[in-house]
Amino acid sequence: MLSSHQQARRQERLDAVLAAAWEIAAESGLGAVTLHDVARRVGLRQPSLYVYVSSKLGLFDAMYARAYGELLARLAALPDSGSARLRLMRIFWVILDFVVSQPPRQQLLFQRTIPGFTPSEPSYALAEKLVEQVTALLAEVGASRPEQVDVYTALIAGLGAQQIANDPGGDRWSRLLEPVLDCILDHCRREDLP
Amino acid sequence: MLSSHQQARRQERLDAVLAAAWEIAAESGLGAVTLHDVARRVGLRQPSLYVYVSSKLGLFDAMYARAYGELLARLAALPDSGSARLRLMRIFWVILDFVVSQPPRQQLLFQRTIPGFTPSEPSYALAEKLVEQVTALLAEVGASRPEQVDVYTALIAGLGAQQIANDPGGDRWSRLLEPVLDCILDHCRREDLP
DNA sequence: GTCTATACTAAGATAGAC
DNA sequence: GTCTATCTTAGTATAGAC
Repeated sequence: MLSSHQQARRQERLDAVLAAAWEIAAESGLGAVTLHDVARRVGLRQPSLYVYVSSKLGLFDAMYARAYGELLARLAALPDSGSARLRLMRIFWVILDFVVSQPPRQQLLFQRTIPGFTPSEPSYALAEKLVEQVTALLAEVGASRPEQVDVYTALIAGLGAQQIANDPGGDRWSRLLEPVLDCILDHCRREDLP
Repeated sequence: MLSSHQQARRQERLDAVLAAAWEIAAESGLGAVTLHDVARRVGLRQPSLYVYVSSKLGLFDAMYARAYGELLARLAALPDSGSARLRLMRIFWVILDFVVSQPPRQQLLFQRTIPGFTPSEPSYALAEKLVEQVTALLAEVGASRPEQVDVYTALIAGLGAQQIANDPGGDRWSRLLEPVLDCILDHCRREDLP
């Protein structure tokens, strides 16, 4: 049985490991993350990492969970004021900024690009929490059908993907979020979808 | 100087190499493509591939060019009949189907997920040809501003990305193409964008 | 919990014979 | 143009001492 002090130290170390891993991903891409490199950055030797993660895929899973945790925290920190539409816009903006400012997040959280990686159940539960939040707000603005929800997730995914792939560092696509969202909210109603 | 016969044989071989590479990508993902595996499938030893490609990145570049060639050929084969809107819809449908039916195409042609890969100039020219075709048709239906073009490319990218990531093999997002496109074409005009 | 040492695997690339 | 042989590099993972 671990003392709470030991647990805290362990958690601290793990946090440092995940921070280092995300740092490498931000600098050189998700594929550039290696256990050797992560270990070096936290002042450990590569085999010592196996105390904190069970394998390379285990590391990715922990990175996944950590990133979702951070995103959910940012959403929770948003003001609760304003119309549902305004709150929805804020949420979408935070999500878009989250992935555009660090593209590997988009790769790990929203795409299927790491061979062999699937989030564990507890990690995936965080993803579902995000969907629930967005779905609830969309219902408030009158987009309650699943097909409507899918349109909005595709919109965010598409703006993010294009921004990252074709104008990294710029805002050519991200700045379209507000006007396009307004237009779709105003004009694409339930009866327009199959 | 090569005889045309020799050139033809060489081209045939190269085609087989690229077909094998795309086959591996379709089966196991773009990251699973290795020179050893490609060579094995075409009945060669790995070092012999260097006669046909200059390096691993050179292989990716050739795969990129070949895939764009195939996509452009499919578009060229589309009927020229019907309204501009109908022709636009056909083009978008072909592009969406092209990537959704083989996700690694999306990864190589439209995302930036291979570390170190950038298409060579002649290969990139093929990508520009595609953009030109789409842009021309969009102008015909009244979407002539660059910002409008960006909205449509984001729409296709987003539907494709979500379809691949969250409903592989299904049509939950791809079937939204027609209704959403109709809605945006009808309601999101030039004056709605920044 | 961290270390050293090492096994294991696998990839890209080059040299030189045929 | 294809081969065999080999270099070089690099990664994940495990064993066992401290």
